[in-house]
Amino acid sequence: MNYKSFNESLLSWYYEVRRDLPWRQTNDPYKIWLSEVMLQQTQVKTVIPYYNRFIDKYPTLDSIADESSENLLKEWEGLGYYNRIRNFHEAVKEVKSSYHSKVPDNLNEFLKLKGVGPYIGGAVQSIAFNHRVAAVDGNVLRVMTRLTEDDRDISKQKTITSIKEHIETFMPIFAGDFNQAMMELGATVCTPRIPKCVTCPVQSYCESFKNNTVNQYPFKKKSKAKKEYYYNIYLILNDNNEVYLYKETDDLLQGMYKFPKYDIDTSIENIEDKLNLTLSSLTEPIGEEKHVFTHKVWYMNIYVVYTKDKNDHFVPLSNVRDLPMSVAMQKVYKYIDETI
DNA sequence: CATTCGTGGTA
DNA sequence: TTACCAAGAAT
Repeated sequence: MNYKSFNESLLSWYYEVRRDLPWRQTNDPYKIWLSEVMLQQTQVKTVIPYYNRFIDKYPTLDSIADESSENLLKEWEGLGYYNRIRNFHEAVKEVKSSYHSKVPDNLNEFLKLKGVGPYIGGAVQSIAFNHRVAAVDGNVLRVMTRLTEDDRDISKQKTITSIKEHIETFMPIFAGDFNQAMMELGATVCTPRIPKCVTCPVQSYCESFKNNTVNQYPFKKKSKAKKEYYYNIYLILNDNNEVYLYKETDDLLQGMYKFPKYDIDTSIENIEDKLNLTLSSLTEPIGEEKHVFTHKVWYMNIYVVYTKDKNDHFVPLSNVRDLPMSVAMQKVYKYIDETI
């Protein structure tokens, strides 16, 4: 393959059609980095409002480094993969204290930071500093495996590393534009289903198009079935118009607030002991909710119970919205708005 | 290396 | 409804 003319075809297409995304309006490495953290496993359309809110509220690296982790988690609420913001917060604090608030423009230094892996490393170093490093995401894997009829399993790290090294043998000096062009091609033309090969700017270089095997790529081994979990969720109200909440520290959704959540075979007496509360007798659940995660499913029965007790776990109903809560718990909380 | 981490959208 | 996917990283 003539990579020189491939690069020219790809880049001239990109300069003509590229979308005007918010993070393309800046050269600030901090902002580009933040956008890449938000974009992992998350669609552009979902990220845009979060990115704009963050930049509005935290315009500089120092401003986000100085914010509390709980406020950041609240801003991240609904975006998912909450460890991303925890790691990013740690990383920017490290940049502030050890790098004079300047994002390292050295790949190996940058990769030492929390939450910075091969993709974000390549993306930020190429886009912000124009270093010649590949940024290999799901789009790029799809484009490359189709271009070269690569049968390897793209869920394996070895395959990703190999493709990254291959790209770095031919990518041009316009590294940031090249990486974004590859991703843009995957996102808008070389799409997972019904790719637009007819209008593809690099169709003439594509082995799978030539052999009519595009739909065989990329190959990925099938994911395991999701495990199912059955819980009772308790909305515990006292006579101060307060509801019981706790901050998760061990399980899924760390740092987020949850209503008491127990396996369905846990007795109400057992729960009273664990929470040190005296609860009203249990009636029928007021609702059921299903929440699907990447790798598990929660089935939740929602109960309302009352108590005369008060302690630090009780939050006024008017303040619950100020705390970070996952979408699963928001589904539960809506029963308070609707039925109480 | 395989598994674990959210959420919303689509066919 | 079910399965897969989206600018992946930590463990």
